[in-house]
Amino acid sequence: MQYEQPLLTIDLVVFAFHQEELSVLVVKRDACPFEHHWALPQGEINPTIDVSLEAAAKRHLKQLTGYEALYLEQVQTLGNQQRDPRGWSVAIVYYCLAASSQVLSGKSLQWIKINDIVGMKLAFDNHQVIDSCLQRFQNKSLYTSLPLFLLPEEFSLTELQKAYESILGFKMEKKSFRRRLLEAGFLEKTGNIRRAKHRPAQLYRLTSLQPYFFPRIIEGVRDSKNVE
Amino acid sequence: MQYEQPLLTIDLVVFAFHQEELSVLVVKRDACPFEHHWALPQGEINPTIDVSLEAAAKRHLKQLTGYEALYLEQVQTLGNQQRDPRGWSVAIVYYCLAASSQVLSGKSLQWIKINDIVGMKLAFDNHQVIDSCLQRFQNKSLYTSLPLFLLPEEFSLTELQKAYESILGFKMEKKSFRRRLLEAGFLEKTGNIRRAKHRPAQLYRLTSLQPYFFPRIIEGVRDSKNVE
DNA sequence: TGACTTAGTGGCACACCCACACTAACATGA
DNA sequence: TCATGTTAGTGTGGGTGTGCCACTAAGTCA
Repeated sequence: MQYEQPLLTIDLVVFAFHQEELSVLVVKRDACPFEHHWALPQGEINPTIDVSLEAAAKRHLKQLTGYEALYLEQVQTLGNQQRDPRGWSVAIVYYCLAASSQVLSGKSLQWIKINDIVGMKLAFDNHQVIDSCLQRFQNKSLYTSLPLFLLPEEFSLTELQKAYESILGFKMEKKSFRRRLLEAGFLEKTGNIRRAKHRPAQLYRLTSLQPYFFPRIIEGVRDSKNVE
Repeated sequence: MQYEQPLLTIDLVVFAFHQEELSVLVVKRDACPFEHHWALPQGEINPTIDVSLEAAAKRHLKQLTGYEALYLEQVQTLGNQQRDPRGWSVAIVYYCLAASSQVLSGKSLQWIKINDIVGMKLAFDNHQVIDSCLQRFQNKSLYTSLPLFLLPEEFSLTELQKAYESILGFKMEKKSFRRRLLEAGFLEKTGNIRRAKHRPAQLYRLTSLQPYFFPRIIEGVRDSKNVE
């Protein structure tokens, strides 16, 4: 009992900071359904080249965008009859984190800020795909060091906090944040200093390529005089 | 550019308590690769019947085992050239939780205790599939009420603790466990009592079908005089 | 009636978080 | 040179949920 098999693709959601806000990479499609529309990077499995799903994901990421994935995680697999006009289709969805040093746009490459995605017209069920990746990433950011993969090699604690806040969408309490991060033990001072029109900030770097898991979840400030 | 598409299947890992230990359901295969071997319930997508992946998963679960899934969760999608002797193949993996009232074995249906699985010969990469589901389930059991879906409608707190311990593989401290579960607010006394050769135990039932998320993770007892 | 066994509780310690007020160090401009 | 503004960074008290352990409670059974 063999049925006609559904279409099978790999979809990629690439996160990075663009103009200090969490953004997603989209490319201009050059193939048939939704041709010339903006869409997530996507590709099929080539059984003669790819040895695994993850390898296929990395290959498409490289070919379509030129990026290397610092962190790549499979999120979910979507499948139904409506998501592709051609009929039953299945998409295996990955998200990955790109260091901000790599980030640049182009004629067929564009970074969309998370808050601007809602109003954007995208191919297929790309909105849903982005949403599920964002949720997973936000959730993990509550108790892991994943956001660090989006920062340059050197950064101050305030920059780090702003990264977390941009990802999660809420403000955090300074002292709690700093204690949490510093006591985790995966940061070290580089000795360098970031100067501005006020007290300079110590710069830090990551000492481990493995994401760190905190014992508890971080919460936002409740009261918040700074909310406007 | 259309390649030959990989084989696409849905694999199911069904958890339940069998003889008071966490177990997994296997069925006897009647199709070609690994015919007559024990294997996880599995099936293809029928584009004319199934409206979504989840629907297909539920259909195969029902057809192969007769069970209804109380809880169904997609875990991951595996794909490479080696896992199926016929060549490149992709398996979308779900696990589900069956109430112990449904549990029964048969000629082509068998429950295998988690600890017995290692020595068992299974088809494809079923060992790896079970392992990833077990890890996910164990992980979630550290901070959710998922294990409750494996219990009968009425249960004592001691039975509940034994369920958690069987799933997670370590002993817990009685008071901490009870405080945690009772203060979560999703349990209520049924008024009934379990009698034995000692002080009887209050019975409880679940008041919500939604899994509950605890604010922290539960740990095992360290010292443990009871360890042998 | 006392021994045994499991059910269930009282209460303190600890880890990790939030909150907030405080001090520190720089640039700038009068 | 010194006050002012701004951001970096800290000291410390309070809250919450868990670990831990000793204790009491309520049955059965001989």
